Amino acid sequence: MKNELLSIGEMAKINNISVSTLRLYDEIGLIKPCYTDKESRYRYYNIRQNARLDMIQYMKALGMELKEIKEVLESGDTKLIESILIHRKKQVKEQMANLNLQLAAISRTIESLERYRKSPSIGTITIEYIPHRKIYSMPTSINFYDYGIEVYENELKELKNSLIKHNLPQIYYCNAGTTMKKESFLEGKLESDEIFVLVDDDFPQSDSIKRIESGMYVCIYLDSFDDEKEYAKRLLEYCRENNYKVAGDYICEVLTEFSVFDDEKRGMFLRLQVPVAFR
Amino acid sequence: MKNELLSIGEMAKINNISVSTLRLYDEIGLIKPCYTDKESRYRYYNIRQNARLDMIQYMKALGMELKEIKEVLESGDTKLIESILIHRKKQVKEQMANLNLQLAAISRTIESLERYRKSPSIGTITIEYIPHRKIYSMPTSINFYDYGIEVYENELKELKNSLIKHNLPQIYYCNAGTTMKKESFLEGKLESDEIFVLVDDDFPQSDSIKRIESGMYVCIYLDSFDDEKEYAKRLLEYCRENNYKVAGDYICEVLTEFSVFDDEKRGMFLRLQVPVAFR
DNA sequence: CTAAAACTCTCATGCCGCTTTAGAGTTTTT
DNA sequence: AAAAACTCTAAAGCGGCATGAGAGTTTTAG
Repeated sequence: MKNELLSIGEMAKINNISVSTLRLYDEIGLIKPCYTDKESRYRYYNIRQNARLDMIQYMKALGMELKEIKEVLESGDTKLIESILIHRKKQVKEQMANLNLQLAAISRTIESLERYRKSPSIGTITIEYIPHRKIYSMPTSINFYDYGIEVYENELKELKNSLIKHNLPQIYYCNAGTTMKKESFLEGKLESDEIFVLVDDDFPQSDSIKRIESGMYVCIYLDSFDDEKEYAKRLLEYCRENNYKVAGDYICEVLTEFSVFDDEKRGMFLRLQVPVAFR
Repeated sequence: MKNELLSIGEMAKINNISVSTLRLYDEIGLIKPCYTDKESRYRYYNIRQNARLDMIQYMKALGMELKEIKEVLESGDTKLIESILIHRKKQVKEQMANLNLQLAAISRTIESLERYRKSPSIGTITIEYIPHRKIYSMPTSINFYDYGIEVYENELKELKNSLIKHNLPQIYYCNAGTTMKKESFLEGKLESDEIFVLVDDDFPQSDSIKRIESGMYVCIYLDSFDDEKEYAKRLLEYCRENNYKVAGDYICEVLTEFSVFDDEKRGMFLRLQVPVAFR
């Protein structure tokens, strides 16, 4: 505290930094105390060293790595800082884009959970207006209804990997689904047509992107793929009984997958749906 | 590749994940292979386990920690996910705000470097229009011109710490400066009045925030605080010779500090300036 | 059926920018 | 002179993997 020298603690305090950080910086040679007692090995700093420490903290705040900072300070080359910063700028922009996606995904998920808690009980039939949706889809290569869940899993994987292959933003689907042609549905068959994931409205356009029109849908809720056949049948019966005219393809939509806690089973909350026309 | 079981490599491939990550997940109990050969210790997975792995990757993509994911999967509590996500949402928003600040700082710095490279040589006198600026300032507690650079360093530290104390976004100033009353300047004295850092236009308003009006300034460039006295004198003489009427307080502005590579000295690029009126 | 290729195992180490802890020594204050 | 406050070194820990060594196992090719 005397004359000119600052102990490591004092230096740390006035610079809002921790003592151990200062020691680390000494060790890696970022900033060395101007004097080190040879016997006690105590470090002593000079207040003029704040200039350098400021620079370090400033560059750190710009997201530079300690290694880079060291290089810059050693080389004294402003071109070097500039090239690092230009690169860093790109990085930051990417990070922001990712965070934006993440934020959207988090919000969707929270909503999805809310919906899950308030959703009707299994077997409930509703008639609801569903706004338009955008999907990223692929035709199913085989009718997975004829096989087990394994085939469905495979198709889903392929869909996901196609997203990755095409360098598209990953959706991290909690909202996947499958479609089936209206005709198959009306005949009481189960013939898968397409598998899809829901995407945001601003998802980049491509051949695999389709729009599902808004409209009134007759829906039935269930919680396992295993019951799809039975519930699809009930849905069809309901439409017939009430003379609803099926106006488009059948959709099996995963509303939420957050019941996946069981080790192996995709415990889901599903909504089977067909668009209906009231002439 | 036979019947049902997938080797770790196959599982990794279809899930776009690395083998070592799968091993890690096994170790920490996030997802265990459905069968482990007791002799060879080879891990084998079932494609149905994709459901769980999807959930894991999904939650990871939302920014959750592996520990949190594990808790969620073990508890099966959707409320838990929700509370984690709500917390995470706040985090992400903060991160984005920080990245925005960072991006702005990076851009400012790149500009500053550009300016540095194209700046006039030492001693050049210019008459330039300077747009309005916003500063966060504090009166200097003593006239640091009477003392050495140490006192200036101290004042600067206090200014910085006052930013931190008031929980204001840190500027990480590369643009600090000091002001002096017009009267002192005209008398040829050096009497510090305020010390400041430049802030963005959208910096939160407070008592310490002031606006420096735009206008024509007579400026002189230099690269060391040590020369301030001499160059300030030249500036004054120049104004007198040309009959420029000094219209406001004197400012000593640090344009860039990127010449700080020397261990101790604040090697700067400075611009002394006084606003002038052309009646 | 054998040899080679491809895969998998465990265990250890490294990354980044610190923080934390333990145990010993030094300075400052009372 | 004792007590309090500080500082030292050295090592380990964090998170989420990646990488590598050296040994063993499974699949493929001939």
